[in-house]
Amino acid sequence: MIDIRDLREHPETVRASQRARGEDDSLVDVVLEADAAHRSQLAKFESLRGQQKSFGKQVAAAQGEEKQALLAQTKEMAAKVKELDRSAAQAASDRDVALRKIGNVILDGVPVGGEDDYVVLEEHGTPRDFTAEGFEAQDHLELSDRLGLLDMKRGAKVSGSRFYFLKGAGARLESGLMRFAMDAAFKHGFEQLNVPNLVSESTMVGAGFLDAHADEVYHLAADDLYLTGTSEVALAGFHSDEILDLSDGPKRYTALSTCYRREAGSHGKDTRGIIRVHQFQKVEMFAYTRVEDAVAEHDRMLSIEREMLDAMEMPYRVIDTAAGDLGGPAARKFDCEAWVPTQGRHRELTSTSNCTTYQARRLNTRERNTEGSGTRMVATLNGTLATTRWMVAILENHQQADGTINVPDALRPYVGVDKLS
RNA sequence: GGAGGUGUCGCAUAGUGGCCUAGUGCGCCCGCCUGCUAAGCGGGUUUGGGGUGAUACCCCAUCGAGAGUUCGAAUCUCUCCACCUCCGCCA
Repeated sequence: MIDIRDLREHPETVRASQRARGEDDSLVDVVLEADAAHRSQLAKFESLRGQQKSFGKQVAAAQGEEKQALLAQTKEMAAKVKELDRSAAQAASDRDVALRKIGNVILDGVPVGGEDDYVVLEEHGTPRDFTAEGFEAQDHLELSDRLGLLDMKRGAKVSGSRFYFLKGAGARLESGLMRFAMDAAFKHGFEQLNVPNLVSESTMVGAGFLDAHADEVYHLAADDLYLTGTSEVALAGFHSDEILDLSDGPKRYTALSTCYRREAGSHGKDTRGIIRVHQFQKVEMFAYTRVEDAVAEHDRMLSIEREMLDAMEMPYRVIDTAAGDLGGPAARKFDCEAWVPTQGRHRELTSTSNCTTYQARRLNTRERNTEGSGTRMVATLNGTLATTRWMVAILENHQQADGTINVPDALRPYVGVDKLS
């Protein structure tokens, strides 16, 4: 959630951010009203509570009849204190409910608008001209079928639609890609964490995945645990309720995890192959930084993602996501999208978000103030290094006329072969 | 799944209804003393919120979390969570 003090001091900034996202800017006034109500309730409670405490001391010191008289008075006061406490707590919760509905304040430069209003920042490489090469490009599923890399039928038999088996070289390609990504993260100073894939409700809420993404999340009712759709959840929860020491620079973590997503809202969309599935592998970067270092860290993550995509030797572009397409916690988001020949368009392979202090505030992750006393919120950032979906782009972009696949140089040591055939 | 135990400031510990405004030791910070270091001496040291724009000052909350009993709860009751010990189960 955003900082109530920022909202009090700069309500117009928050309103403008809400409008850029295409969301309700009147929420700001709802919060301001609820905040004023809470503060006045709190003041009433605190002053009466103060009186009650000093009365309590007199009661303790008094004897006999005097004590009985005081007791009669304080009894009434106790009921009133309890009532004021309750209404102050209610006012605080009303305020927080409204406050949580407001998305992070977008950063300067974020394009205004919705899903299609992104700005293309860079384009790399040129799509192959398969007609000129003398053959028609096959899609990743056809290629996989021919080479025995993927088994959708048996996936459906065992688990249902959008589940699959990767087989042989296909399985090796996936795990090789993941190990390549883990090594890249390690080289860039990210500490590897092997994380829980099941988390408690409080962690899921804290990471911000039970608001907008609630329908996407698998819930295990018998144990009241949630399957994570990304290791970001566990990585964000890792330092919850902690005061970090960032004097030596950002804390950087990476994790490989299996990701589980219900894909509830996407029936009929991307049903072919492994573009959109219920379960996949992902290597994620996550960083905790000082607020003033967040933009630089975001650029750093993006550059690591570009290095990864460059190593895959495929055409891709980088986009600056428009405000309306940002998740609630993100203040800015860059996606790298690879060219998918048979679809004639770019598909998202990585996504990196700067959440500034929004996620940290929910998770209560702070640092000591660099000057003076007290604490302040840290910034959190996340970014993708590789996912199973990358295989779609790798297979299609590196296919040969004979139906074989050239493995990108960088992956060869990890996959163990130069060519899938 | 069953039985028992534990949870107090960064760490260790004291605290069984009002003298707790949570004490003490260690650590840490500031200062004094000292030719240097160590030792010694004095002071400070949870976090969040409100008054309030303010380092100062005042107030409220905070003893794993929540609810309750009471005029009054670290202390009593209930629920939950985490950890420890033992038993059972474990594709």
